Amino acid sequence: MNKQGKHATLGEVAKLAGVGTTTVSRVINGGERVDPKTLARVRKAIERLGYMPNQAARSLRGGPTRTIGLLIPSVADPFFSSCAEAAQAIARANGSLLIVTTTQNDPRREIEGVNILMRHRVDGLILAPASTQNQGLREVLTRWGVPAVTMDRPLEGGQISAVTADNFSASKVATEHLIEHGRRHIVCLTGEPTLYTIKERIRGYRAAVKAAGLECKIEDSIRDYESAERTIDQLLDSKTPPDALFTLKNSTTMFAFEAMQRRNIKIPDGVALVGFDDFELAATVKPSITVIRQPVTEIGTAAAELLFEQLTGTARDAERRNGRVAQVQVKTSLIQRESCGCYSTT
Amino acid sequence: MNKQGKHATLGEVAKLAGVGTTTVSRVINGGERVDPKTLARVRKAIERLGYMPNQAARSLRGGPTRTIGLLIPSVADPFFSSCAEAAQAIARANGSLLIVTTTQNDPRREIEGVNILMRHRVDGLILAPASTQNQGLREVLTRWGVPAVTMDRPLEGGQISAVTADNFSASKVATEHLIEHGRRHIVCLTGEPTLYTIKERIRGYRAAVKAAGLECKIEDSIRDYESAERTIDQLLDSKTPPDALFTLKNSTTMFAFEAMQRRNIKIPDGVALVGFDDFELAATVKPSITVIRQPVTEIGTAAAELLFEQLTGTARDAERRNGRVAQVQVKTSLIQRESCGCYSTT
DNA sequence: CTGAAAGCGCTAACAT
DNA sequence: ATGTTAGCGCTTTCAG
Repeated sequence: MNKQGKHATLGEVAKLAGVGTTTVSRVINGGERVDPKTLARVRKAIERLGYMPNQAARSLRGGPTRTIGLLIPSVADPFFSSCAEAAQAIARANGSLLIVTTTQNDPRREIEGVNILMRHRVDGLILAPASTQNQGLREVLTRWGVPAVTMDRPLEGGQISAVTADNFSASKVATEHLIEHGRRHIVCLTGEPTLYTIKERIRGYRAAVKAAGLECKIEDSIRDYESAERTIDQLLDSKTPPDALFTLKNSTTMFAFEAMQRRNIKIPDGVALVGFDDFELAATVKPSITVIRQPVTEIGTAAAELLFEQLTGTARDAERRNGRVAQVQVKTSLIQRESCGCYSTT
Repeated sequence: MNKQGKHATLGEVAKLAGVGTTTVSRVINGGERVDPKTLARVRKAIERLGYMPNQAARSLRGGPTRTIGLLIPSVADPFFSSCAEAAQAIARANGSLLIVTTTQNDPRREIEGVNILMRHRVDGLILAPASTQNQGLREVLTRWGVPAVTMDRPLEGGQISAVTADNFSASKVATEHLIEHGRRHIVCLTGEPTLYTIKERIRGYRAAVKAAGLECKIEDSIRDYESAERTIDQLLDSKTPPDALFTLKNSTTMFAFEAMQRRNIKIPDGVALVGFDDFELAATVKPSITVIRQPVTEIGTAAAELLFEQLTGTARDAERRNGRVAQVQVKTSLIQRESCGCYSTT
């Protein structure tokens, strides 16, 4: 055991063990082709010195940095933090560390993030682009030629693998479900309508509503509890008040739910509710909320695995895969609870 | 703009600009003492080549790696993910990247985590130790002599700054609040009683209950919804059924809440409820749940700031601070809602 | 089975 | 104001 502070080097270990640096290098890299006796001696020296290889030196030599970058809107968001947890696990299993950077869905910060990560020469990147069209992002990605996978949202044009949920069909199914319950005035409450996922979900809603010959009504004004109350009031005062709400993201679902609670609107008898994205208490609140659940862990896992396939794939593999980028779509499920009317007891 | 793949080097930039490497180095480090003309020329060359300094080379030279390690039980946990978000922001503001590693509260993984982070020569560490007594962790930390700050939970013995919440007094206040509401049989539902935070909270509960001459009852068997139902049933069937529950962590609060809902136990009229840790829907559920709120962001921010103070502090500063490690305690607040009886309308 | 030595990209003396 | 050079810790030919 070393004192404290300074790090022992390969050379010091070699000197202590009375061997050359090459031998020590061999030992820490598996110990092949080393005499058992020397091997033991070197191991002991490593132990005594508390030696730990310097990753910077290794990667300077040309080796991988054994780090991968994760570029997401926010770590505090439950969806992305769960993805991050999963990705972290896969990274660890592959002997790599995860560097996390947040973008706040700001395209400029995205590009800046990639650049910073590239100074550190991360081996690969997992990202959730704010926009599918971020030209600058595409450029910077191809300029560095770094293996990358997107998650939750694709990036158009670049040859980049993506893991997404089946937002469109899930939304369609959810809307159809409300229609089957006899709902005729289904209003769609979106979050930020600039995001790919939201757009897809709107498409799904549209498709279902149109197919049933009903009217589309999309409302994107909900930002918080207050605006939710205003919007709900407004909606209910209109000539054709909604008999169902379809919310496109977690927070919108909660805002709408609370606003309706405060207004003493009966769910589902007065207005039914289905939300995109499951959350902790969706099953606990009264009434429990019907939602579309995304396999969050699977998304993070799949993205990371896809990345490490690229990273460890041989040149041949890479060539074979060339141009045929993976587009994984994970399956969501409709979790039927009370708010859609399935278990109405009135 | 470079083609793709290979990274330009300082030397290449120097050649293209027709200057020496020193000059380029000066330019990328602020451009002091460089003739405006050459400066412009070098800048152009950097631009054309898409040059980005290689961090590995810099740190090999002895500079900082500009990375800090975050070692937490889980990223998926809302408490820690919020801390992580805050820490990430501070790191970025200080020009550093955040490497996130999870421990699952396993002491061995903790030590392993530190070691892995040290191969990468992180400049500092923010951690939430599983146990205050992890001797091995202390050893490894002092062996590497790496600046470190703990968060949420302290680490005894090591000279390590810590940011914690006032778990003890918050718990005491919450319990006293229930007592003021006339509750006499307050049962404390703990999470994992091995954690520092939980222990402190139990202490606070004990202190308040004893001071009022009441009886302590601590129950640590709640793991999920099922066990919550069993425990609640059991408690209510006992000779002296509780008239209040104090839950010591997020998930326990939710489990207990749901179990009571299912049993149709009136909250707060039958049994009052106060929980440690606020969460999204605590204000939305019926009845809304009274909780102790921790300033989560502040914890992450303070920990990261403390770390960067150590990192950037001059030697004198460090000396002056020596032995007088910072022990920041952030203030929680009791958020009074319905479940404690404050707004009872019966 | 083992060692000597070159060189990865960068910065900091030390010249000029 | 600018260039030359040594060397950070490691892996990897290339010889022995």
